[in-house]
Amino acid sequence: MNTKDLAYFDQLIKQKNFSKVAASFGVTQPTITMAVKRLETEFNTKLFLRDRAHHELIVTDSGQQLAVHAQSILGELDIAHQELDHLTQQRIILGLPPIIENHYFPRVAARLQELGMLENIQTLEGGSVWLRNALRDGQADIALLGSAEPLSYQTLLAEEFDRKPFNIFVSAQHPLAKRKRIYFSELKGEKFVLFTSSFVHNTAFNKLTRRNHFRPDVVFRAADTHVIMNLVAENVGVSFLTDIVDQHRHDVVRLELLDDEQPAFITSIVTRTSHVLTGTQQRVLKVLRETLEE
Amino acid sequence: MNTKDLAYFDQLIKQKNFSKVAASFGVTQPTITMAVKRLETEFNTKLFLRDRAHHELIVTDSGQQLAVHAQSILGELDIAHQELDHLTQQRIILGLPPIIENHYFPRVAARLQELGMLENIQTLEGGSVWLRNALRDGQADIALLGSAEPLSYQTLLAEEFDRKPFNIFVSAQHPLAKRKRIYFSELKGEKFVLFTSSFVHNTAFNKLTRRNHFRPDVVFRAADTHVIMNLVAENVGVSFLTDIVDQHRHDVVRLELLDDEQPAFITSIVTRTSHVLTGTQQRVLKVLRETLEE
DNA sequence: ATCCGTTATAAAATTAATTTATAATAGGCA
DNA sequence: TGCCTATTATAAATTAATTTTATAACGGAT
Repeated sequence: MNTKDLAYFDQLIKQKNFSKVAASFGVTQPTITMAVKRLETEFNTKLFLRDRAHHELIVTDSGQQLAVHAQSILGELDIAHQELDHLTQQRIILGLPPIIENHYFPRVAARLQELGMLENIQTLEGGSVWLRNALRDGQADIALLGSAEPLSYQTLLAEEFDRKPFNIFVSAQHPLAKRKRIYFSELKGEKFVLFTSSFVHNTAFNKLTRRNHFRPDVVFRAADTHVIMNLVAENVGVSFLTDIVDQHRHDVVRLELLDDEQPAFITSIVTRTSHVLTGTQQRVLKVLRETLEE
Repeated sequence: MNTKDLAYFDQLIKQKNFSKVAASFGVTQPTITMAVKRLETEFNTKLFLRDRAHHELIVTDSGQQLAVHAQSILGELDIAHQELDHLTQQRIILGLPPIIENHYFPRVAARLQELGMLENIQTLEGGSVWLRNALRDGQADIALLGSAEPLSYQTLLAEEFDRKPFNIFVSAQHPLAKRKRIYFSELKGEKFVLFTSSFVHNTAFNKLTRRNHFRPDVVFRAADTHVIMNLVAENVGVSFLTDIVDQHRHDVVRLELLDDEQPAFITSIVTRTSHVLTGTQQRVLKVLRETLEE
């Protein structure tokens, strides 16, 4: 069976129009008719009901079912292409969310350079959620991901390498600045300056506000830690971050949280379960583990 | 790309010999050479190193990686064939382990018959572990599985419908027969008659012996409940079963366990996540749920 | 009644896969 | 060394599969 037929079929399920599918693949319309016929013969079933009366194309139960498998097969094929591309180019695509890239990656990069392996690494940046999908879909080979819960996905293998509590950052002039530790509930009524993008921080933060029954007054969201820190220093609001960011400022004070069962910023090395590690990749992983898990 | 090429490739990975693979598919040897060439072109990589010197075929890293995907694609295709077969024959293959079939299925069957849906059901019998794989591989569509822990698998969807504690069955003449409840540790030194096949019972039993630090003296194992019960009645040994079996005997006494955190015989309705439920299948599932979860 | 947008069909053309026949390579062994 | 064997590769011929071209069929809309 030709996978091209599955691709035609997959599009037909989506577009529900033979001629348009043909056009989108740059082939003629009878090609699609024939492809569907071949699949119907191969699987010994009707895949579509051609209801010309109400000019719509009805997908049969079999069609629905095959569509799921077609997608899965085409996806797998796509991953195979990407993986083999990376392999032959001796290139490992390493997914890194910005915060992790800033805090953890410099160490790793230094070590990889010592060993002459840095040239084989190409980083791919994006939020943790986006990278998780990129990894699943074969765009990345390894990723360092942050999460509020231990990662566990069908097709991914996660190995936790660090776990940091979240802290509260306040301006040195802020009344709470004299404290060392506080309960999250004491922040009721505060103004907050938070991350805009990071899924993980928001998940953890929302969990805490919900648990403490208050709606936070978020006055600003920024994608960059320094922007947030500057705003905190100016006492525009307080922030909620891990201490992997920027501890060397005298105008900002870090407060630990005293709450039980605090969420943590968990960092993991993640790979696809279907990915076969080459020698080089195993060596890179070893370096990642040794550098990160100390 | 033709999936036939992947099938040739998959076998070549396993057999490492072009001529033999050709023979096993009933084609000539150059066909395999050409198929590999097509894949190498398609993925722009070398898949094998033909080391004629030590006459062995070396699989490259790319080859290893593609092999994983090839298997996955061929497996998916196989599942698709089976599922569509069942669909067009309006047939639902229901996997049932013997104990569940005996205890739970009669009720279900009666209800399905009332609704005229029994004829669409075909049962597939086997142990829980075997059935789990059969379900994953598309041989069955729905299964009722027993387990000692809640089921959780990558590609399967489990829905618990019952949970029964395990009991101890002793002969009416046995010293413990006067008791109603005992601790598992009191069985140290007893002879046991157990199930031979059932993974679930053994898992639970082993957990308890390990926790209570003794090596059980298993004098006999049988695949059939009645055989076990007869042996227990004759005081050949005591047994470890759920009370879904055979309570109407006067020569055998059932004892409850007093231990904390006892393992349970958990029964679940299990389906493949990739399976699209047709109307009929949804109706059958509804009957299963209604009949079983009461 | 004719036109439009659809999908199907059949023959021809094109492209792809397989076979046949044979070459090439290297080890084993007399 | 030279011949035999077990391999895999190559090239031309054959066969099979896919796609195009051209046209039909269908049913709704104008």
